[in-house]
Amino acid sequence: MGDNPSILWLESSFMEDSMADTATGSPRTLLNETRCQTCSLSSLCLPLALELQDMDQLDAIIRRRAPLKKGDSLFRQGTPFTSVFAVRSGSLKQMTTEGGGEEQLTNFYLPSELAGLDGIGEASYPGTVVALETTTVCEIPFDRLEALSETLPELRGQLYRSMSKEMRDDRRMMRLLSRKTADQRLATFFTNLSDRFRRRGYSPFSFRLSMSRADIGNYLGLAVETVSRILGRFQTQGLVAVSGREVNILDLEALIEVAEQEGCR
Amino acid sequence: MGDNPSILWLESSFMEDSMADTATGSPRTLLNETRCQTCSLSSLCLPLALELQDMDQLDAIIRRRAPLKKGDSLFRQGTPFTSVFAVRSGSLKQMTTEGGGEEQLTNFYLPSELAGLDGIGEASYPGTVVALETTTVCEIPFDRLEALSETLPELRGQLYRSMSKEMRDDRRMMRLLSRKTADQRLATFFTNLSDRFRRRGYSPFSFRLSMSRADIGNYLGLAVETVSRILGRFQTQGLVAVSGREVNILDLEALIEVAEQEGCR
DNA sequence: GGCTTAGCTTGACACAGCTCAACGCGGCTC
DNA sequence: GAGCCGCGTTGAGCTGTGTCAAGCTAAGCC
Repeated sequence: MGDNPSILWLESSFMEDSMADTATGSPRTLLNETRCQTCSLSSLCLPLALELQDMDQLDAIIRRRAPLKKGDSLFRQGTPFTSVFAVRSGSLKQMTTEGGGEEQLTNFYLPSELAGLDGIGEASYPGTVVALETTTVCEIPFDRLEALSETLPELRGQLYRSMSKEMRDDRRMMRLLSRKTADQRLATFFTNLSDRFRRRGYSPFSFRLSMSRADIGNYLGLAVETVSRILGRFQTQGLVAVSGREVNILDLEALIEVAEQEGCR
Repeated sequence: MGDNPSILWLESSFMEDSMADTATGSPRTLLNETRCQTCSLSSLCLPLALELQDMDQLDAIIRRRAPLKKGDSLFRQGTPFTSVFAVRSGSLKQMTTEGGGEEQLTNFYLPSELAGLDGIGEASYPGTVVALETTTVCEIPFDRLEALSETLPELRGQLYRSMSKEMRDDRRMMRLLSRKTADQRLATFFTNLSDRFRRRGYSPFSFRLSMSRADIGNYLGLAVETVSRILGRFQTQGLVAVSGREVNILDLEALIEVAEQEGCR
């Protein structure tokens, strides 16, 4: 087997996009990438608790998509729901528009996370999901996933877990939006990102944001200017060093402190 | 069969609590109440798309709980997850505490709605659910529900639908919290309640709030004083007539208008 | 190089909604 | 009845954050 190409894929999201592009070329890598067994994300992603032979079955229904370029949409709000998508590399944002108004950014998806879960049981996707950078995903047709989960309780359990996790994340977000100050929101955002990177085997202290300040502001319910100002302040306070989209977390402890301080509003 | 006691149960939540209490006495009613076929909520609740004989199977696993009194908790954050609960009458609020801080109210549950879905796949409930008034619920042990859903695709589909609906509601809430003014939040809250009552066969114009101003404020991310002030303003504007917890919606059109007006922040 | 453009930062100011404080009202206990 | 308590209302002032406006930076492109 040699190198595991899926690791390259994962890393590519935080390195030059060109890397991902070159890697796409070979059919051999393409084959390997679609196999859950060789995927470095398998411990985080859907098939968590599956036996090897069950994983084969899952592999069989998963479709590999051509990489999305920055700005490409994976699916659009209102289009028929067919599949959920596991991010392999890169990152996505989910947006919803209500009543023709402006867009609300409701989620970011990093590698191993599942997009499209909120369309399950519905005729169409309730939001638009767009790539923030060159991004590869595994498409999992839901009808086939459901059929498979009929015989694989582990898989079903994992699906439930993924859905309820997203619900709990939403609750945390609601709490953030209704009770936290701008400082706390940004501190929470960074500690959360840091944690998600750490779980995926990356440095929790040094990473590149794939989203713009406007995206961050939209997501956190803040004006762009506020995001910018507070980032500046964090910098002078020695909490982080930010240069464009490059982030270095200098004092994670303090950042967590800010994120969680109580009764300050 | 005569009268359908489940209708009484439903109505009792908006009438004197004592009614609910007296109705509990008879074992015969108690039996009937647990049967989905005779339940007036069945078209809204989980078993939506089931055949009669499948519904029998569902009936068999559902446990009827003693009515909760106002302030009683259905389950507490951190206790082991075992069941989801369908509200039969009354109403519930869900709260989550994070890091020992103050509580965040994340949801209200009305008859036919399911509480506890966000614990699915987890070891413990991620929030505490408390009765806002005398409330009856159907307990649905999740392991048995899951076992049953293995053979009943319709049931499984309905479960997915319920979960993804809650996710979409959360998204709408996030939008409300991050983009809407206090006026819009309250208008949204009332139009939403009105709609939910209408769907359940009640007047969409006249109802009684089971939650306090503090609950509303907590839920909407507003100070109690703001809730009170804006309610007062709505009243002088002729949108609603509020007396304590009794609400009359005078101009639903205008209220919807306020709730949905764009770009006002 | 210079131009353009998107994204980001900084400053000045306004205001929505929070906080603090006082008060009113109904229900409860003694 | 008196006192108490939970809940709701109202007022006055303060402040965090949005808005508007201007300028900056870096990347892409000719």
